Amino acid sequence: MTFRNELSDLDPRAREVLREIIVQHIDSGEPIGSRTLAKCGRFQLSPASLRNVMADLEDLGYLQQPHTSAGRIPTDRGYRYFINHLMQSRALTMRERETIDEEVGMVSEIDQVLHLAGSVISKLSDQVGVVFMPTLLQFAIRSMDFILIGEKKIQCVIVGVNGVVVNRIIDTRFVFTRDELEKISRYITAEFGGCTLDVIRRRLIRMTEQERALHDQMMQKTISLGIEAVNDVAPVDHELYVEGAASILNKPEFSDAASLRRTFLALQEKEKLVDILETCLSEDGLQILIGSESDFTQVHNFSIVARRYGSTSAPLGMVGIIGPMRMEYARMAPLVDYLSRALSRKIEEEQEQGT
Amino acid sequence: MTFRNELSDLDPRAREVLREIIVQHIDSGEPIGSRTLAKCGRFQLSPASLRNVMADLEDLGYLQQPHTSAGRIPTDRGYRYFINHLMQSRALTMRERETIDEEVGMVSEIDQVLHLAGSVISKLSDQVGVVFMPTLLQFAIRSMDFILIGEKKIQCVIVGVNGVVVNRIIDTRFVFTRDELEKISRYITAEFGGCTLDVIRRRLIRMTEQERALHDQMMQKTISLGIEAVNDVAPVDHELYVEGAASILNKPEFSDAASLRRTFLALQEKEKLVDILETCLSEDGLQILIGSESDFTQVHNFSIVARRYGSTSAPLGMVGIIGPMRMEYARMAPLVDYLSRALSRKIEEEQEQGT
DNA sequence: CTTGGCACTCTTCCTGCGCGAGTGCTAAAG
DNA sequence: CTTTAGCACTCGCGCAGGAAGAGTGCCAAG
Repeated sequence: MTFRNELSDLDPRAREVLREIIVQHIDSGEPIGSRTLAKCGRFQLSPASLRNVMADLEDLGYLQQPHTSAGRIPTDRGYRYFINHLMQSRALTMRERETIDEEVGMVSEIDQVLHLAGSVISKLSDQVGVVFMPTLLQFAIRSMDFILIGEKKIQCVIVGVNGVVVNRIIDTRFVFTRDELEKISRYITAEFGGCTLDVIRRRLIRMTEQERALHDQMMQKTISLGIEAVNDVAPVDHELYVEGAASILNKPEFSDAASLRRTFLALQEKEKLVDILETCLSEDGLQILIGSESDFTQVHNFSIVARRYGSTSAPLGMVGIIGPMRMEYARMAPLVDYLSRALSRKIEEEQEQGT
Repeated sequence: MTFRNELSDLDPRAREVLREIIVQHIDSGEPIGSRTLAKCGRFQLSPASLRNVMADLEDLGYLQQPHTSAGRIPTDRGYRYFINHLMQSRALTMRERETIDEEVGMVSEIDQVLHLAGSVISKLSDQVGVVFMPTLLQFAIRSMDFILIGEKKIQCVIVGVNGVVVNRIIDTRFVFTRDELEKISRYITAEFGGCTLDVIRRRLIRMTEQERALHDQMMQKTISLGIEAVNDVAPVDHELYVEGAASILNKPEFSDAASLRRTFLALQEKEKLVDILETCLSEDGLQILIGSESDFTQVHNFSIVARRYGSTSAPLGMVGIIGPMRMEYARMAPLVDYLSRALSRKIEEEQEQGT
């Protein structure tokens, strides 16, 4: 089936009809019939005329009928047209902005920031919140501190140039004293501040091959600890936070037990989701994936609204929501947009603050 | 309705019948009828005789009928009798032990340990895992370190005498240098090692009233930072981890959408759960709460199997599972038991290691 | 191009009915 | 006194059938 160019093939009236159907369907979840549409008062047309328009829209692939005697619901393509050409984003309320700002500003540890970001977007959107952070290997550090936890247990606190904090506890080969750790912290921070973890690892490994390292015992311990720290961070090549999965409980499209189950299980299979978000990472700006537009969304009639966050120079990850195709895109879009900007802003602020 | 003493009122045959009904019902989830029971071969009795026994057990409150023409299912009281007198705990498999030991041994940061504990018990039991940690105010510390994160942002790393690590990032009033923070860390660790956070706070506050503190600028900053750190930990007066809520998806008792929804919502309301676990905290040994035996479980026909963890001298919290009343207690009990012991063991090990 | 009318389709909801499972009771047998 | 077979009874479940309602497509007239 081929369709003609989207923009040329819809006269203004058809566009309005499409918009109204989608808006109403998003609101009610029910298929929209010609009578309902006529009654809304926005068209000076009889149901019969609207039926003609609707039939055209169906032929063009923007609408579909669940069954013969039902009204119409939008197709993926219908939603896509709506988002590209018909939707008017609703401005955020003051309260929404404040909530986002508060939650994002509350903590600095990266795990917690992302966790909170996911849960706040979930709460505000009443959808499933999702936050993705790819590998930390490209993570440029500002400082690296080592703290004595136990005899052979050291906590490594890495602060990124973007102010983000990563904590990892490592089991070490050697025993370290508090003094040694302070020295090592200073040395590594001074020597490697500004480098990415990947670079640090490579440089540390190269250092082990140099002669000096073999003789200076302190140097040896430093390098050993540094490598252990970096290696311990790197294996986690990405993190995915899925928050507020319970929000799908309210959605009528998942009202039966079977689809509830399928949906929950789908959200647990994180690999597919990671794939999608990873590919999105290369693009700037708000991204919306509808139903068949991605592997993950097509199976379950999901949509994803997501946006990259992080400084423009160094994008950090993706943040967004997952919900049924029938979601309030006009509200979701600015929400996700604002959260991603809030995250980015926070990161840049902390960056400035540190320098 | 009054019941006679539990032990005296059941002859051996009735006990066997009760056991068999509960075992079969736990296995199948269906009400058990006299025919089914007769066919299992463990009784040399006709269905009619079994019916008599079952009628007696129903009169005594151990069984009930969902409706007239159905078989019998156990009541709360029936499960209670089963657990107290009839159940034979199944030993853990090697694999189960290994899994628990691995997961528990993997990390040291308390948030992560508890998180992993909850998720491992959820996975092994196929129920909802729950881990509770009450206020940290009674948390005796081994060391407290401060690390520079940003200009007015300090990460505080507190290590408990039990080896547990707590990280908190605090926004400070003053600007600190790396040198200062090292000194402060040493001072506070030396001065307050072994004290609980509560004691530390009180002593710090008392110090602010002393003259010396007012004049010595370094001292002033130290106290200020210490108080901020302690206050920042204390507000979190408890943590509750609920892991693997998706496990209820498989349970036939929650197969319809409505009860699925109710159950998920119940699990999100954490206050009630906290109440229960808090009261359990005073008791040693494995605890099993069935249906009507607690506020939380009675509404949804849940059961809770939980046990205290932490060193015997200083109990730390509760760990356990939540599931439908119809659960394999014989397997759940040793699982929870082992996990709680593993957690406690780990905590004691780290305690030794540090001293 | 719009509109009213009409026949048609399809889902949904309700109802009634038969089936099967399981019970309790009774009377006879051990 | 206990056990057992027989029997009538109850109740939930699934299924077929029918009525109601919603919505469509098409056609002919305005």
